[in-house]
Amino acid sequence: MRYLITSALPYINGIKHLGNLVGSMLPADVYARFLRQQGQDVLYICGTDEHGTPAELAALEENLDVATYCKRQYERQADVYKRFGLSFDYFGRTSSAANHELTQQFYHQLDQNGFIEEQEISQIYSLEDNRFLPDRYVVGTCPKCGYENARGDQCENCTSVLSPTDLLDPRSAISGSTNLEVRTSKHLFLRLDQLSDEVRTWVEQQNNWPTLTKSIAMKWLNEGLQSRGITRDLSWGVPVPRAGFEDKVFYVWFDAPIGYVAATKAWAEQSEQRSWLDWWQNASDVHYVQFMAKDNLPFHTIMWPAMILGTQEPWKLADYIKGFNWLNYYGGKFSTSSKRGVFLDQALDVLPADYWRYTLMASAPESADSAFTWEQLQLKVNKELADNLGNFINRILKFASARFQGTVPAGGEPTEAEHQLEVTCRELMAKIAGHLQAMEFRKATEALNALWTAGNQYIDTRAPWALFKEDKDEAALVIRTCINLIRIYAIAAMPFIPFTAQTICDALKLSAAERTSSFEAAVDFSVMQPERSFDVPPPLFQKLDDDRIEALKAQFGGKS
RNA sequence: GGCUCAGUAGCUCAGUGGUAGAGCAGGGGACUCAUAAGCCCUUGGUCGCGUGUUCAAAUCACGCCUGAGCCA
Repeated sequence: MRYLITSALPYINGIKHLGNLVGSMLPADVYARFLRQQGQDVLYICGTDEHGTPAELAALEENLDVATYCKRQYERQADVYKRFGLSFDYFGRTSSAANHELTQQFYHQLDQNGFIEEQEISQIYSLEDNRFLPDRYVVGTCPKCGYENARGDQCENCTSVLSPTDLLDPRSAISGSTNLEVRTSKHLFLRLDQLSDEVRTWVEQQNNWPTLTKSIAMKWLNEGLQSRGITRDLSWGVPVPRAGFEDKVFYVWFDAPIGYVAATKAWAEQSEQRSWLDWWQNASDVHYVQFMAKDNLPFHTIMWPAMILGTQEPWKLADYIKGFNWLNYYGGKFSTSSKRGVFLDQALDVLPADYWRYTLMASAPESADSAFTWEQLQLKVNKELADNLGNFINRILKFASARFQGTVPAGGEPTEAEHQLEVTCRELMAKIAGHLQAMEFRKATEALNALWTAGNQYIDTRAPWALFKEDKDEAALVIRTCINLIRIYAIAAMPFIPFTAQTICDALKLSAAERTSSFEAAVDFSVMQPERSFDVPPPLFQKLDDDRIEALKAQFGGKS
């Protein structure tokens, strides 16, 4: 079995926030890292979603052409994800040549099978700008609340959903011109209504999907699918290969999911050993898992499957779709457009990636919306990372270094206590692996924390500081056991806190083979043999005191 | 207006028919190797409200209240 993993493509307009990370890329990364550790063949694909009106508007604001703007934002995003330890096998772009080509192929196939139709629609045309003004390109007065800067798709003041022709006193967002008129124009529509039965059949087969995923899919199906526009009057995007559509491009939601396939193609082109089609067509040995926040579920449970089914080609459909709820920030949502919450570059400026990775996974919004608070972060970092994990490693290595000359001590034979510890470790490692396999991330961190507690319970029962005075061999056995336990901790923690796990492995001077282990094989107390040397690293986690938390809250506007 | 989800200990949340759970906070204790960390014990809830189904309801049904979100 091979595993194909994708996380929803982050949109190009600026650095993403913690809410984007926790709902798609981070859990996908933890899952991918876990599976690789288990020896599975994994391909983790992601990339930026670059087309559409918001990208054009953002570029305009910065006085850049769209392509330059996107390239810059792509590089910034890729850099931040790398610093967060996201282990994409490939991070692509929907503006790539491969995606243009594949999108047009999908279109041709859908058209050939009769699932594309032309419709005339009315749109606002700007005589001064010499172009149609879709969605956000029109601003005007909201007919509901009177707000003067409402956008063509939505009023930001009263949140009403609008269409551009609803606006009073409409004007162009580009030039400010009010010299506008309504013109009719032809657009292409995808016949979702005709594909509905096929999609429904597929959705109904998915008995193991999370409730959230399935209920959103069924809701759309039950409300009835309608033809959906797949073209726009823009220049930034994939050109529409059809007579009379020379000035139009495909709408962003049409080409975005194809970006998963295109990125795989780009990945394969890096080496002759790789095949992209092998992952996407007739791939019955591939288990495909998608990660996303709930706003993306309709696209991935309905539209994208409809596109695939409509091609009548053997493209891979998702086997499992892991949906996440919202991570709230002090009572409201994180928001890119209103710059609310903590953005990823800022997050890394104030704390190391592992602090965020662990805290976010421990409070992932899996069953319901959940809240990010600085107090929660403080609790997780201080109690779980610093006290439970970090302090254990510190107390063992310091003790070993001070009493046993800085090498793994020899002597003693395992007793019932050591046997019990091993049994406990096996149980907990199996539990963590089980939760990760099932993508239950909060439960996985709880079990991980229980594993860390087991060491503290063991050392407290055995009290090597007391044994040292009576029976040095027995104390040596306990410390040797604990040093081996530290290796097990590192292996268990790798998917969650990869940077720290590596620091621990380095401190133990583990070989590449010794730090590469499945969860099952990791429970081995004979790796760190007597006489081996190790380093005593400084404390792995720095605690966050109340003053620091107050300062962070003040800096990021978290209200008390 | 329609729909969806949620309402369980001070806080954050598990728990989907069979005698109320975890972590943190609070209280007590023993220990001292360690970033006063860790370990043991412990206080605390008529599971939003009401009615119904059932031998049995936090769990199912209906209504209501509150909150959040989505849609028109």
